[in-house]
Amino acid sequence: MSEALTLDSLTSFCLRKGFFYPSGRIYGGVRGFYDYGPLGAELRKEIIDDWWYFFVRRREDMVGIHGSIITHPKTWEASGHVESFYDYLVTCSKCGKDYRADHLLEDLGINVVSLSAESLSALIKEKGVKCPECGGELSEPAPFNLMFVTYLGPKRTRASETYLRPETAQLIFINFRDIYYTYGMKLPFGIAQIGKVFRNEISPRSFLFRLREFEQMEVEYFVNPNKMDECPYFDEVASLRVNILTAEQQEGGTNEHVVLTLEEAWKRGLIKSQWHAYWIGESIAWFKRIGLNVGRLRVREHVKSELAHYALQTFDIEYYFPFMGWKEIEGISNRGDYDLRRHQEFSGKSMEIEDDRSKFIPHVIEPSFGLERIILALLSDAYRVIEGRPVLSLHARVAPIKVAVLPLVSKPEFIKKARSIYVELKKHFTAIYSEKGTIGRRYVEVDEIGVPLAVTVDGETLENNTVTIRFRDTRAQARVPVDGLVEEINRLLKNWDSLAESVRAK
RNA sequence: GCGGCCGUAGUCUAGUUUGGUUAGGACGCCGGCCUGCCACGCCGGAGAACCCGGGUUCGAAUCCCGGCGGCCGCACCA
Repeated sequence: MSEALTLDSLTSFCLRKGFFYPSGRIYGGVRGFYDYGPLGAELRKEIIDDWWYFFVRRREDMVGIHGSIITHPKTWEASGHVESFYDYLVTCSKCGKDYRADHLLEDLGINVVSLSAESLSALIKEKGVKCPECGGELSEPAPFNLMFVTYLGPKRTRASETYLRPETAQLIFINFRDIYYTYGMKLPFGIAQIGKVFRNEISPRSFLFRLREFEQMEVEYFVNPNKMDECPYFDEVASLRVNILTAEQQEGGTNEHVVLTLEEAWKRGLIKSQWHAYWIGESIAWFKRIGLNVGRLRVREHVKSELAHYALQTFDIEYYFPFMGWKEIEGISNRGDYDLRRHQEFSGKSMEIEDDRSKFIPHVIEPSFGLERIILALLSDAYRVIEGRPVLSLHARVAPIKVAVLPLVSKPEFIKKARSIYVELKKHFTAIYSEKGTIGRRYVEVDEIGVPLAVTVDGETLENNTVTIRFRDTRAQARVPVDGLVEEINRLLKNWDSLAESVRAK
């Protein structure tokens, strides 16, 4: 399974071990939805807690919010989602293929002025547009919108329509003024949020990769537009070497990234602002913290055609999945002042603030992480076969279960001692206890769900009150007293990165 | 959404081409033995009417239709 980790085998592993279940599985499942199982729920919590610590709590320039999922409908008009999320589809009556009406017209060099069903229909008729595949007649344009619609109140009328949020970002923008005026933040500063978003994808696919309901972890970082190159923390990331693939390279037909430090990438103008480069660096630093193999990450710039309506420049952090190649796990956009400006227009409330004796609408750098995609990357990275045994080699920081307690043999006195240790450890760590089958088998079972440490109660324990601590990846063992075991485990988990390779990881 | 392939116990799977005895196995699970430091030792047991619905037939897991779900390709991914 490790040599050729496939999406299928990973999906089935997650189901078998209780990381994820297809939502509504007993009824046949619903496309695009997965439920977190016991291990998945713990893994998720470790990741979001660490993200929140790293991007919010430890920083002096960041605060968090937690916005509502169903949001004032105006929000999505202002953000451009009502318009941009609305596309028109035409279907060939002969071969049944679907096309986006506007793309079809643009491909034929026809200028699309407005996106209404009537105007698109008229253009198609006027220019005699046919199916590019088979030349068949095209249907009338039918609208589809990627936002989930729901209704406020009991009546299902056009006026009561609203949407489940398709991104968390807008909740930050619509709260920006209140946060600025009530919480006393000074530029530059950021607002972070973790939460569910909903997109009615036409074709959800690839397990956790494209879901209809998923979780974002986002920062909107506000900067004086005259100070986009004045990041006081830049030194922390300047020398970080990254794999970078620019729009220019891609437009020149290359798909080979180059290795540059962030400072070089910024100074050469590949990354247009220093703040943008800084947030790319912080993102990669966090991925490293949670144990992702950063050698498998690259920073790819969006080419013009894929740039979103709001973006000045966007870089995706892509992870190289063994079964599907380079895929986005985080997007870092320079959104300029687009969002605040639009909300100013639509609300009539000024979004300008004062800094350095000038008034302006701040510009925004947005690191936007897809939680489930990160989990998929972490699991793909961690699942390996070490000397013939399956091991989920997750970093101790995110491992869903931190410690297993195992009696060497299932004699009553061993069990009694092991259980009392387990009950104590469970107050401090996610822990698991098992007495079934041979000790070797139990080690393999806990290795496979990524438990970094195993405490074994053996004959010596009963004599001198010591246990062994075994390391998952190397099977190295150390004998430690039961008194102070909690402190010792804490020390090992906290210092995971600095422990000797020979005990910690292969 | 379109096209191709697919859907059998908790999991993986045999059987589907050539409809027909109690749908077979492995792992897991439960009980017992073994008291073993790195899965894969022994005995016993429970568990599927074959994704859902309809049809053809004396008879369907097996053929046909629709739905749901999965994979791949196309389109889509703001």
